[in-house]
Amino acid sequence: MPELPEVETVRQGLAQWVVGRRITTVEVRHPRAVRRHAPGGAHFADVLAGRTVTGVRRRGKYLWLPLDSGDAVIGHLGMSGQLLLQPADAADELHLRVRFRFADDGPELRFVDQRTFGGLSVSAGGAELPAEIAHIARDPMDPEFSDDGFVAALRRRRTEIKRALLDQTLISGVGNIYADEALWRARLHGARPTDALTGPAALRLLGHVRDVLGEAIKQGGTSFDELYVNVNGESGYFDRSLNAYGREGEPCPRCGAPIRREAFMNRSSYSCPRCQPRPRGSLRG
DNA sequence: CCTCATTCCTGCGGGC
DNA sequence: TGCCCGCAGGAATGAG
Repeated sequence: MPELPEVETVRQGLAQWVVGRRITTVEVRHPRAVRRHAPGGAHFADVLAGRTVTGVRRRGKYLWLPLDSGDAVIGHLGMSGQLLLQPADAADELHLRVRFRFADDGPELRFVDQRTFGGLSVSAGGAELPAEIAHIARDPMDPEFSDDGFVAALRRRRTEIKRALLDQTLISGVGNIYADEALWRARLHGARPTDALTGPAALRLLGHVRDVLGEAIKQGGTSFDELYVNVNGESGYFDRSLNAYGREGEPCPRCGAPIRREAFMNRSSYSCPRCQPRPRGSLRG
């Protein structure tokens, strides 16, 4: 599933292949892909025709493409979204949702999304920072991210650590996979209450979050080729580096205890029962 | 304001 | 064989 490292890999690919190109036509193949664009799919296509892409930016799991008009195309990959560059004569993907053609007749940009949790929209005047995503916190790879501010906000929360890590208004870019990996590195169970974390412990956790995201970005950066913007979180270039996520029953790389899986928010959490003991008094999932 | 459950969606794999 | 169900899960939304 695309989290920050996967989205950053896509951002880098788009920066290489679409910046400076002028859009000629946009084809919306599925209305759900532009459901966040309130004026509708026809307006989405109209307002983009003739515009030139001037950059590719990212905050957390959101991407946006500033345009020469001062507007921006906002993109979110959801669970299964891909942004692909394909030759114009390449066959349509089964789940092709939106197609961008360019004036240079070079490769098309295609938004492909099986489960349609992702989507695109145009933010009026949003080139610098789209208002639609202003509520998303800076991500920990952002030079302006405040470590102390994060720690203070985290400790003010009355919730559990993993819930807080997944809250994109507190820290962005972290999803289920990297939350579990950071918690494993920090030897913390995700059900630990945030307000019981000491400042130093919270800072250490943040360091692990940043480390795991950074390592994954490095691996993602090595894996995509030419005209294909790699967004396939499932193919798993980082899979071999995961210590806990998806490894139920396998030995913890640190202590050998079998990794456990617990129900969490209609999904799963993976952790080491020995390195990451459940906090006292927490209910079993 | 804060926290949390619900909902959207489709392909895959396990069970019967 | 074929059907059903659970699972994968980011984030907007509304309830409390």
